[in-house]
Amino acid sequence: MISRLYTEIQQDIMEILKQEYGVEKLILWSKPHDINLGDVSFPLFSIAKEIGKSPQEISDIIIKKIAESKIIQKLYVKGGFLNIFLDREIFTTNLIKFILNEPLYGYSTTRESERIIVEHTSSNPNAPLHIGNFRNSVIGDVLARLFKMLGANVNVRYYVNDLGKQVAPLIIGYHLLKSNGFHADCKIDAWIGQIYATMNTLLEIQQVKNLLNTNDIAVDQTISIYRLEETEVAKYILFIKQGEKEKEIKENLVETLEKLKLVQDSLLQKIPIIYTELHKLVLSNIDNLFNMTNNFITKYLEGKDEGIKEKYREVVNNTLYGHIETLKSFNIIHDDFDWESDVAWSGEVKYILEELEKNEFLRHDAKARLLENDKIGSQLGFKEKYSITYKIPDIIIVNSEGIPLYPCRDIAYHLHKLEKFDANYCYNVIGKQQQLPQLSVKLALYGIFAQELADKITHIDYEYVTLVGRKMAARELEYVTPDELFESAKKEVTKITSTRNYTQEEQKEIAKKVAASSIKYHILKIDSNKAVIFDIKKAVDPNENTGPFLQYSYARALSILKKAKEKGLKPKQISMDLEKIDFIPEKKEEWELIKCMEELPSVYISAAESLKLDSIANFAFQLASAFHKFYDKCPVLAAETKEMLNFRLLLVMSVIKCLESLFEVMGLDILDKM
RNA sequence: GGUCCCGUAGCUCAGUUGGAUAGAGCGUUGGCCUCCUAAGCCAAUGGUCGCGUGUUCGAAUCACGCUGGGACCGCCA
Repeated sequence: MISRLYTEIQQDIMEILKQEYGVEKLILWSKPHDINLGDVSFPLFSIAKEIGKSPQEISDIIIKKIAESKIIQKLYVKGGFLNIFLDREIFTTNLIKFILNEPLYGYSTTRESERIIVEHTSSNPNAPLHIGNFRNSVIGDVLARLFKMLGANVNVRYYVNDLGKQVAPLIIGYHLLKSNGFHADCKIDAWIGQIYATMNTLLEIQQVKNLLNTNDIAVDQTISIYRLEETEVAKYILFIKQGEKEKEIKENLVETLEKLKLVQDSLLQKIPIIYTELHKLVLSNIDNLFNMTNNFITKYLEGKDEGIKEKYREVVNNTLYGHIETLKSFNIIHDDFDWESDVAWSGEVKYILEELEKNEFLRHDAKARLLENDKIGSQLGFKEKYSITYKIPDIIIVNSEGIPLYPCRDIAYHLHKLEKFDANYCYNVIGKQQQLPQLSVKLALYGIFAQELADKITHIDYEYVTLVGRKMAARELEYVTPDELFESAKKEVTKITSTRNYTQEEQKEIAKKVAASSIKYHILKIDSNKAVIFDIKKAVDPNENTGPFLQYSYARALSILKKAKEKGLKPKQISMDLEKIDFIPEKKEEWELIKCMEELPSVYISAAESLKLDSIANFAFQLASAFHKFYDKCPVLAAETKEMLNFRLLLVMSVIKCLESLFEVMGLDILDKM
């Protein structure tokens, strides 16, 4: 059971309208802009038009019929709105009784029978998590927590993309360093990120030099093929410009050269030791990095070379340990990890391709295969079902060498994932750039198997996080990690706590919890399809941040209860059959707080329906804000009467339960004091 | 060229299944600790809701067009 008093009134009204006029229409409740107008209101314009009667006439009927309800104290019509004043004492009694008797307020069985997979983070295993893909983790985590709050059986999975082409140079570089006695001198995934950026740059330099050669530009043999010197770059650019190639080719070459030179120089500055050492090691141990990389990719994809498998797994596992550690400090935990390579080796990919071929959904182009998205969509009613009116582009799933690509494995993975957990629903938190591949997965499953299978899948997309105007780029070591932010946030928090009477240990505890919640909340509160331009100063600024605002409201509430206990004050237990508490909340701050708390369960339900998680954060802010106002204007321990004291204590206890529930859903830490 | 997303106060953002005078926080200015934690509260300041047309009793919200930004559109994931 959940408490949704407004919704009950709404349904009563709709029922009356149905009985009186035979009209079934959704009448949404809203809050009047001015609290003096009422507590809830229902606009009657549209229904009036439909029935052909005035709002006044309609409301007269409603008023007559609904009058017996105990919760409503008064209702009247103004300007086409049916405004309702609630009976504060009864409303409050019901609400407090309900909140205090629930083990977890807001928990419901709305989605009880459902088994739900949430896949999130699934970051490429060649770098630490940065603030960009951390948005993914936050969204996924809160989504999973929300479904749990609504009673679902949730399974959180991480898809390990170890088959990415970019992983291979990392594997080579890592083992080169390791076998020459180098060890991580920082968090393991951060170190791996540095190796990856270096190796990728060396590889790209080699490739661009090869490209110069094929374009009849003599590459300086006296300089390392993995290095770009100032003078040689200038020379190449001059040659390119004088050459007879097409303009576009020329421009691309010049651009690539200039960009790579910049990346190389910036890496040399950021990580001079790793970069120079790796360069030396590659030069002396590998005769062709490009060939070696391709060899690694092919061998690993085949999955038969145990040596290479071991090498890959060791490195990728290390990156994952790093990711897990980062996530853990933000209370984010996965249940299962699925390796892309396992999917590739399983034979499911082959099966998928055969089925698609059989159903004639593949277009051939030499050895390459394209999934005919639009054909599936039109023929099987998919487009109609999901109201897609445009032509869906085809997507390449097997390349011209006959090698299945990522989307192909993703189709197989989904089949595997859904079966393994026997899921009713599967939510994939993946950046919006993957809209087409994600749609293709759905279409492919729709085309091959039962359509219900495809209907289970939902792509939760989100906009990217950019850093001072550019994207986070692992290849250039151009990112801010949550780990770094966490450290700076902790420092900022300590500035405040150090002025107070806390022990070292308490300060540390507070810093950790406040920092984590600041960062998580800062990301969560923004609508996921809005791009975030990350400003490190703002994320860490305790004044700008509203995560601690919530924690502080909790600490304040708890402090009142503690003080009450010290004074031997205890609120009367309220029993379930209690009709009325002996107090009518008259202060604006009390009443607003009460009404706000009532909305909490509805907030969860509609957040899960609309998949707008920021609405939870914004609600939490409203609630905390209402409590701070109450705190300021309504003394609890120094209340004027015994009844008032009792009532306000009950209110504080209720707020605590609301906040605990919200912290649980958002995965934020609770602090007793701060 | 096509598809999708975004454009609201100086800054960061809510509000969008059409509803009453468009809201917060930060910033700026001023006020509130003899009183439960001032990481708080109160007040003032600040907006052609990107632009235009249309639908409607009523548009930030819906439709169409335009504009600025981003993502995707055949061998990366």
